[in-house]
Amino acid sequence: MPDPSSEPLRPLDSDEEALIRALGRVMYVVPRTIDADMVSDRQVPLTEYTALMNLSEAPDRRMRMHELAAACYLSLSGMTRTIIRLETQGLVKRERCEEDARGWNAVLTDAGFARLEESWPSHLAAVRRRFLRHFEGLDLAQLARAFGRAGTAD
Amino acid sequence: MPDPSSEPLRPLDSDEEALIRALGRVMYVVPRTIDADMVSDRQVPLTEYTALMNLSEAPDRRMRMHELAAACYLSLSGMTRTIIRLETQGLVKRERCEEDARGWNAVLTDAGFARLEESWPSHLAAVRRRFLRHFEGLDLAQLARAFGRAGTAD
DNA sequence: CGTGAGCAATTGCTCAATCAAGCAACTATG
DNA sequence: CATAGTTGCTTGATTGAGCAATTGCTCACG
Repeated sequence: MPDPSSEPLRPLDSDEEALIRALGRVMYVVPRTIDADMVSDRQVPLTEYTALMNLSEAPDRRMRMHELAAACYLSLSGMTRTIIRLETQGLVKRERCEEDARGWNAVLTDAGFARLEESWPSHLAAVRRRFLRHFEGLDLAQLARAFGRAGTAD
Repeated sequence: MPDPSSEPLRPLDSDEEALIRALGRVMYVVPRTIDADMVSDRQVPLTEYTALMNLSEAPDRRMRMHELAAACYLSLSGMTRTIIRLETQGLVKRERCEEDARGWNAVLTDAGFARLEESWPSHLAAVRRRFLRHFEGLDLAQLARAFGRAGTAD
């Protein structure tokens, strides 16, 4: 490696600085306020909501544990516990996978689907109010692409 | 309230949808990759780094516990534990506050300052590589303003 | 057919973060 | 100047997350 990291030691200019500080804020504040809005509204914490939502969009409303974990940005073990929480509320059930008996499918129940339908307006409102509202007039597609690349090293 | 929430039930359009999904990704991936880069490099986790950094910028390199907690987006009790971790490494010490004996100041030690100087290049490189790099060509100041508003209800 | 390598999911443990309760010190009021 | 209430910080209990070890199953190869 003749040039290990281009010129990473150039200090941040003031815009970069401001963006980084604001990023810290966003990552702290946004999920908490959305979660708080939802919990106060309809009693589904964000992690569990995300799992229900992903299941509802999957064919046959079912997903393998590792798929669902990846979709929710959660470790497999974290997903096991989340599904257990949802299962005790009757919102999800687990079924052995037909074509590979090592695997399990998390399956959204009718009660789970109903709960999701109850809570999505609250989620949508929170997302608009706490986040999207503040990005009006910006190029959202461009921003989404940048967000999609962030965290990678390239 | 004649109009409780404008029109929050309009579903997300595809750009908004993409942005929200990408946001979830960013909030998961960015802090983890930055933290991992730093830890593998120089052994200062991001939470502790943030505390050291805020202290180093404060007058006299000292801050009251609640100030520091707010600056790091951490609860007061979370900050107490973080400072304890830093204190056992000799990077910070606690001193009673002169003008109010209930209060304590977290004070950056010379060792703490030295550790920060060792680790900031690694932090800077991680921030550029994992985040800023992907936002080249965008209006960073505008974005920082939007980030600054996000999470508020207005 | 076994048997061993390898994968899917769960379980045990640890850790960092929160909330709630507690203690100590300050302030305001009669 | 006593005492009621508030504030600043710490401590105890709980929670949710990850990693490492484990269990149960598949499948390739002899």
